[in-house]
Amino acid sequence: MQGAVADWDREYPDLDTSPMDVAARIVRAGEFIQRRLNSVAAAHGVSHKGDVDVLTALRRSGHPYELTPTQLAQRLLLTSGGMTNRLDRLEAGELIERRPDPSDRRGVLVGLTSTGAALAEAAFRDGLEAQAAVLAAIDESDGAVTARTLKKLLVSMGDTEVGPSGPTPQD
Amino acid sequence: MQGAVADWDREYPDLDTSPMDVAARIVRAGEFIQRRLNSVAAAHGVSHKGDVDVLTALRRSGHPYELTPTQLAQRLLLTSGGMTNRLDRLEAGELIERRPDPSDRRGVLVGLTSTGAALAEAAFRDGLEAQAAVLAAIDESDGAVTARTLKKLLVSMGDTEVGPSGPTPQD
DNA sequence: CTAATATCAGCGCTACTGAGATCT
DNA sequence: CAGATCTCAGTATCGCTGATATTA
Repeated sequence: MQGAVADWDREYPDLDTSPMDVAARIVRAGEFIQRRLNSVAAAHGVSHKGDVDVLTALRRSGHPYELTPTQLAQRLLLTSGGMTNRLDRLEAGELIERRPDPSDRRGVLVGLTSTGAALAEAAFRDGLEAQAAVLAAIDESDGAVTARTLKKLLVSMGDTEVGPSGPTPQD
Repeated sequence: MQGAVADWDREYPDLDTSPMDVAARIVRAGEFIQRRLNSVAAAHGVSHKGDVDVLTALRRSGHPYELTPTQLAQRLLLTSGGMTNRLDRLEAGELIERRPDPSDRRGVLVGLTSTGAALAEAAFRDGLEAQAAVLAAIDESDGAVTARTLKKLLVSMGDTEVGPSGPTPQD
């Protein structure tokens, strides 16, 4: 099959391309997992993957499943304008509601509708299942080493985990 | 810091969230590496990361560094229309040239200009360096296990490597 | 004539920017 | 009055779709 690495080794025999072996696979595997999770979102009738992120962020924030648009925007690393767009779509689909914030009349609270809560839970469960299925291909001890290694990598790269309940690639 | 996993464990104590430990880290690490490589592209004055992919694809195809738009589109998983857009940008920046294909008057050959070739090489070297720097945080045996594990993962997910000199996340 | 090549115009998608209304 | 919250209109980015001209 002769991938790109082989090309580079031929073109630049003096360079050590071994870092690409690991880095490229991490990137690639990440993309695969993302794609799988996007399919899960689509399977639940939500076209935009990012919209599911809003629902699950609300669901995992715990009862009463309400956050302000600002809180959501911070957690999902989105501008407030972008969040408005997502909320508009979700509200049109009756998956969330915008309720007046009783303690601050400037703001609103975004809450899950019962439909939205159900979708958030189902999407989360399916996502978990999809991830488990993906990882089924590797045995536990390899997985443990990989998890530990990636954690080290993330720390060294300055992964801040972005505050409490920070943004996740999903779920 | 208390990430999303902690939230989920609180909300659904009965579910096993351990797959997320690995999957989320793979995704996250992949994004970090991508971002790093995007910076490399930007550092070379090319705004669009995808444009660098075109240049490096040409460079690693070997002398005389020419491919048809169709070949490029196939390797980079882009439609022909999308490739036209990229080539327009690159041609405007004088990084590539469109030359008539001597063997087929319907087609053209996309070739690197000397500027483009230099940029491709420099970007590749810098990208390699960036990847090596990222991976410096982990020791060799862990890296080997991780590479092997991810390879298994990719195979099980049906990673086709997409033909000879297939598309890579970069480089 | 059918198929392949490349391009172009028009569209869609999603987020961003900056301005504005409301309220603390 | 300064600052915070949210929304809205306009813009940008980038690729896709479908049609077209040319040539195999």
